[in-house]
Amino acid sequence: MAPQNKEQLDQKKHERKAQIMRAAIKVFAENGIKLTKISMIAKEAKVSHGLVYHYFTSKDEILYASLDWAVEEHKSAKLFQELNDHEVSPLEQIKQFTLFAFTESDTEISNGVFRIIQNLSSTNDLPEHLVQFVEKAGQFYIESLYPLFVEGQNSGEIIKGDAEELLGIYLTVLSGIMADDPAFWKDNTEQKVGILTRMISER
Amino acid sequence: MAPQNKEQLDQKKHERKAQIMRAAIKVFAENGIKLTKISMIAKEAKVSHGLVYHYFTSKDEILYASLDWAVEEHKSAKLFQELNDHEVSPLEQIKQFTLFAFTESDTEISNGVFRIIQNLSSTNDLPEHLVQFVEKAGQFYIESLYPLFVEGQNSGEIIKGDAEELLGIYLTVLSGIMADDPAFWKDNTEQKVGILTRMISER
Amino acid sequence: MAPQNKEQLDQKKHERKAQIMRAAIKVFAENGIKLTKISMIAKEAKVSHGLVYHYFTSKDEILYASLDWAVEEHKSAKLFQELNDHEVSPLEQIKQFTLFAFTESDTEISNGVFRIIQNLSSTNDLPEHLVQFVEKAGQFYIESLYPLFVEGQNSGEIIKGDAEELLGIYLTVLSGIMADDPAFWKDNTEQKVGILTRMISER
Amino acid sequence: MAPQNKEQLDQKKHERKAQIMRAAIKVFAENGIKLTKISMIAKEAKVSHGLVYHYFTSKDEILYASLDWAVEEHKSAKLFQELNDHEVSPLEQIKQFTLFAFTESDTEISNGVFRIIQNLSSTNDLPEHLVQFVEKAGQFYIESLYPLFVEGQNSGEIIKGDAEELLGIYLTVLSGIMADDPAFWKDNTEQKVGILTRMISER
DNA sequence: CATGAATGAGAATTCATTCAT
DNA sequence: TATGAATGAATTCTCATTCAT
Repeated sequence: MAPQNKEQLDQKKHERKAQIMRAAIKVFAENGIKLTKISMIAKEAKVSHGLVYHYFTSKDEILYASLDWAVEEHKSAKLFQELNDHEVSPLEQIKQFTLFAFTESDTEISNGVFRIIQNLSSTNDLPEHLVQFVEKAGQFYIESLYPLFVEGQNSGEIIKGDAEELLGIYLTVLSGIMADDPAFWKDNTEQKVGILTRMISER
Repeated sequence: MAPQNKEQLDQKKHERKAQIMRAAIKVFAENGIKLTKISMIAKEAKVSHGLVYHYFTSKDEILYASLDWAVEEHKSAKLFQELNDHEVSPLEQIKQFTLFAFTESDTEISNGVFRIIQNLSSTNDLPEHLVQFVEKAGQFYIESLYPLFVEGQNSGEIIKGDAEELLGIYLTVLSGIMADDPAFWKDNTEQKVGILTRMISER
Repeated sequence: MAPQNKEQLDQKKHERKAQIMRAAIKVFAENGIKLTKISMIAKEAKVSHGLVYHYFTSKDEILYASLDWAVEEHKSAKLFQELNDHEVSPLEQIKQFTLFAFTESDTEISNGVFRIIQNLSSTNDLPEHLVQFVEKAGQFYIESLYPLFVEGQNSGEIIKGDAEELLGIYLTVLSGIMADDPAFWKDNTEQKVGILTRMISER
Repeated sequence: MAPQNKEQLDQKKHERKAQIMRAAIKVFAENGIKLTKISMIAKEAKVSHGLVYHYFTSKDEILYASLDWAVEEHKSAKLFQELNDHEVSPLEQIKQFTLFAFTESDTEISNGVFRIIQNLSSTNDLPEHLVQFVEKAGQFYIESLYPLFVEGQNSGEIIKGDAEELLGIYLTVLSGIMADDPAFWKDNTEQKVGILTRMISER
């Protein structure tokens, strides 16, 4: 009865959803959550707004599902495999993280997630399930970098102080830049990362 | 019938407008331009929304006029008088500017202007007259700080490099933080400013 | 400042709301709740749909407020003063109630309330506050008629049996007719009421 | 390629359509025409909504065809064979009709038709072809009962008066109950039928 | 000047209908 | 046949803007 085998259909369906979620992440990140219109997501994904509702039940669900997907999708990205390269100093690894996170090819996504999380964090009356999620997702970045900060402090590379607070400041700066001026990273990326890391580097 | 002379009336009218513009700056800065509703401005100014339209013809005009007013109003504010205190080093003056600009009491306005400008800059299809304006207003910050950067480089306090670019990075970081997380400045302000200025300070 | 005294304005506002609520009762009654579009209410009230939302916050609130208003408005109507005329037999009073409730001039309202209540009663997942309300409003009819049924049974005019159940059947029939075929009452009303009351009259 | 002969295929096709129409009647009757979604019919029939459109070209056609089918299918049903049992008095036959029509097992269909017809009758701007149809279908009930009313009047069992009008009132009451409160028939059915027929019974 | 009533364009969501597979 | 993907018209609700008082 089914014209194609189930696997193919599921595959297709999954791709379609991914296509929409990818668009959603991009548009949400660019415009903020409230200002993102379903029509913008649909246009970016090159589908009708009706189809968006075929796959998702509401704007909120799109947001939620897209974030979830994006985090899962990129959790295991090579980005963080690199981070465990013990040949490189912690500060250098932080620089690499910064470079990867905001300049790598597929980064529209991970960059977007970062910005959306930031946008959500500043929302007042976030529904409980999203609060949880935002914390979980934000935690991902923190957990990836926190050990590097501590390690760097121990080795004297990074300035003293509450590592968590320092990390917080660093992430706030990064996400702020992304939100305000994503094009910032276009040119002289390495130089800019160098300047940013001066904030936390000893000497 | 006229209970007051013309001057008094003009005075009153001017105050009324200022009252609305002050509210507008605050609300625009807090919520972003698109998310600011006329009703929010009216409420903040404690007037009816109808009255807002008595003084201004559109939301855009409110924005435009309020920015214009705020910039003029604060151009000569003591904030920048301090900046010319030649007893203090350029880097110190930059720290003070940063402190003032984002944390001082009356700063609701100048801070607001900064954030709104930032918000406008990231808007894609800005009408031409606003583009002009944004540039003009943004210029204000640049002109205030640029001499200090150059001076600091000459005295060896600030790292070498294209002063304009350096200033650009610094302002991007500041405005990014304000846009993303205004509460950032609430606690430990001086310490945070200290960390931010490490980006550009020679050691 | 206010061009008219507060009382006049309140009066006007109240009339406007009543105008919309009157229309709402009519349209809800005619089309059922789900099928009633805001635009239908607006059209019936001869106002824009926007204005409807100026006075009410949602379709549900319109329904709720309109029912509340209608019940209050008509509770004390002369309709029920007549009912206590002790010169007339209970069965006769029931006939009069039936006549009044569905055929009298202003009845578009009370008739409407009856039908809407009926419509609501058959809704499955009614929000709690409406359940309460429906019961309260429905109770109104029951309380008005129940004593007459009991009295009629005592005097031998009305057939024996559980008075409450009998009343339930009678009201179900009435509301069913109203829902299905309001025009039913147009002609030969007295004769039709006569036939209906035969259901319960002892002979 | 054809695994079955033409006859078998036709048979299958016919069953499929019947399956959908049966579901349609049920769902239309339960929810009213406008509130019935294609998806509800498809679900009830356990087919995809796409298949519904394979057999029918529009929601209206489903309605029309289903009614047509249901009437034909049940015209000769035993329900009405019983009606011609001359051992039983006309009034008793009317009672039986009422019982059958609303409580018999297979009656989901004939009951449904009755309710849908009723629903259609109360629709304002019914397309012409449906008007015709509704009249034709409604006629079916009238033709079945009218002779019994006349007979009952002749034998003195049923009150005098215009038989057609009397029948109209009786049918209005029945259909009203079904539309408003189908659960009415659940309990004490015979007793309730007894009360309803009191409307028309002499003595 | 001042208020808030009134309007209508635009955004989220639902659902009949069409179409590719 | 059969499925469900895809589309777009229609509906609820929001909010900038205009207007009568």
